[in-house]
Amino acid sequence: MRFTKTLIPTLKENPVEAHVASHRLMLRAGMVRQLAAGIYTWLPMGLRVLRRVEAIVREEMDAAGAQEILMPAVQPAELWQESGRWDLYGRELLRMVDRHDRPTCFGPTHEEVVTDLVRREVKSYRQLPANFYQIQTKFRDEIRPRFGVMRGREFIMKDAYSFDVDDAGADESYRVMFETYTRIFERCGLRFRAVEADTGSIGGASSHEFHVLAESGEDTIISCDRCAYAANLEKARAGTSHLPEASEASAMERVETPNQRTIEDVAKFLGVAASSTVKSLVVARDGEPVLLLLRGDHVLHEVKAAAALGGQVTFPGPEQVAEMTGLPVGSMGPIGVEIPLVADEALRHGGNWVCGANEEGWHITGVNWGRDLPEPEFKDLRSVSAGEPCPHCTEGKLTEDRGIEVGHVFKLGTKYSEALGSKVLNENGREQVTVMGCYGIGVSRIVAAAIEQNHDEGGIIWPMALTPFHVDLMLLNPKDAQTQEVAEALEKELTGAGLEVLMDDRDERLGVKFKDADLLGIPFRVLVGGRSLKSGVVEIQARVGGDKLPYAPDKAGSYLIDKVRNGAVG
RNA sequence: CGGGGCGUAGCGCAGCCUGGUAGCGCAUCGGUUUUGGGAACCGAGGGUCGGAGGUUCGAAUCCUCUCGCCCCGACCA
Repeated sequence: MRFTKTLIPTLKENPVEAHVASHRLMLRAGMVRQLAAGIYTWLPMGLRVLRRVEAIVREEMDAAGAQEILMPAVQPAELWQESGRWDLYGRELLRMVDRHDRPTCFGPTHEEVVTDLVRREVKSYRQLPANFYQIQTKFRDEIRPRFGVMRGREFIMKDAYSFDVDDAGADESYRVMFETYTRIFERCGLRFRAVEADTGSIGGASSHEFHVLAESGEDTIISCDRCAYAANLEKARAGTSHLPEASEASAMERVETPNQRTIEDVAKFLGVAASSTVKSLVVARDGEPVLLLLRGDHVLHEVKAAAALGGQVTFPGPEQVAEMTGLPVGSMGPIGVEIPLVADEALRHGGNWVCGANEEGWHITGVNWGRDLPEPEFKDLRSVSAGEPCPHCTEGKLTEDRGIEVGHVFKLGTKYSEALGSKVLNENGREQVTVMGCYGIGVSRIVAAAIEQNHDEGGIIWPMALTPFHVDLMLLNPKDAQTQEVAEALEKELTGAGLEVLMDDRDERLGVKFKDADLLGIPFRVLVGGRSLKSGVVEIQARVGGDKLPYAPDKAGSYLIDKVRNGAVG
């Protein structure tokens, strides 16, 4: 492809709105342009990369036995009403009305549509298992789109849905997808990790997210430094940290703690560890207060708390808490309150806790569950942090990384098949609700994630599998007949071998071409012309760490073909 | 939605406070000289100053409303 015949509007300067490397570089390399908040046009350079990701995804999905289909982007409200999500899915769902006043939406996901298809067309267990997938544009009206295509409102997603006759089959479908995803991300040349994840509004029994490891990632992922345990912070647990042998339960005692408001203050004042204290927090569930109890040295995780409590959970500020409960915010405690209690799991172990006395300036020591107040309900409410023990193995410590979620696999169970009535007859002629799984990959997000992981000062460094071109063929002087002849012959040889070649035939100074080559991140560049051509050679240079090496034009082709086929970037 | 910031040429910005009819760098087009890591010079094109209303003899500049974009938070497969 000729540079002069292609729209590759590279930018020298950094666009102000771009704050992360991938966004900045995608704009500078002329891959995308923004049309509106979170909505982008893909230009030739960007689209080529997108197509490569799609191709890998398609090959692996097909190899895993999934069937490609293409569902509508625009969906009738009825289906969503049937599943109950029309009311549950917030403003993120882009709703519209057609000319006949029919409520409609732009699909953010396709459980309803695919389940509708299957309930109509699949009637027998003999047709199962089946896995349908599509690569398609989704729209989610995100509150705050950011980081370019990393978190756009309109984006490209591969979504797949498996249907099985029973749980065992569904587990197997899930396992196959898990392995397929691992292969896909490996082929994309990404450093990633699969982690246990929260199921969020999609629902279902269990799920794993696939995260590309990058500083700019929006998620925190926790993993064990010894075993295979890894989880999103939203889901991560820690092993029980070592506590001193529970001494005998001491008597409950009211102690004065004047002007001691924070946990640290109180612990220090009373000469106990923060981990021996209990902090009390009020949240609202469906507008009603609930008192949450956490160990003094632990931090509430709002997503976990919301999941644990159920209902609509909000986190009121101090004034609202005082208003709702009438309790003194600095000295709240679980004793003698009328509000429902939910305690973090970590409070199961140990005793003789220090709690607020519900009276300004007073705390209570020696508090024990069951004796001094009814045993509360225990749930996982807190954030774990790096350095805590692993919940699975005894030796490991937890570590923390940032990740970009590029894939998510769910065991859905019968949530949608039940609601929409997807049933098949089993071998005994009995009706059976299908068991579903769903599996997403953020195709456009992978492009950004790959750049986050592979760039330097000068620009992008494409992994061989995703690069828009394999070779940047730079003509030092595109008007020179000999240069043209050599370059065209080389281009023909490379393309003939299946390589993609960008011929930089612009009438620009060499420096400009080099700077753009760095920016575009094409793995190999070949310089044709000038003094090297006079001495009968062309110069080959890798995007990273390579000197310019002279090759006879008839040797250059086979060298490059070999390098590219071996997937070597450099 | 709450808090903050910004809208002036394709990109990055100045001008606004203190009103007098728009400028700089890069990019673009033409020319000359150049040509091995973002060339130099000469010339040219390109702006409803986000939009609407108001104040004023006069508004990019002051006032009101509005739209868009960005950042922080809440939200999120």
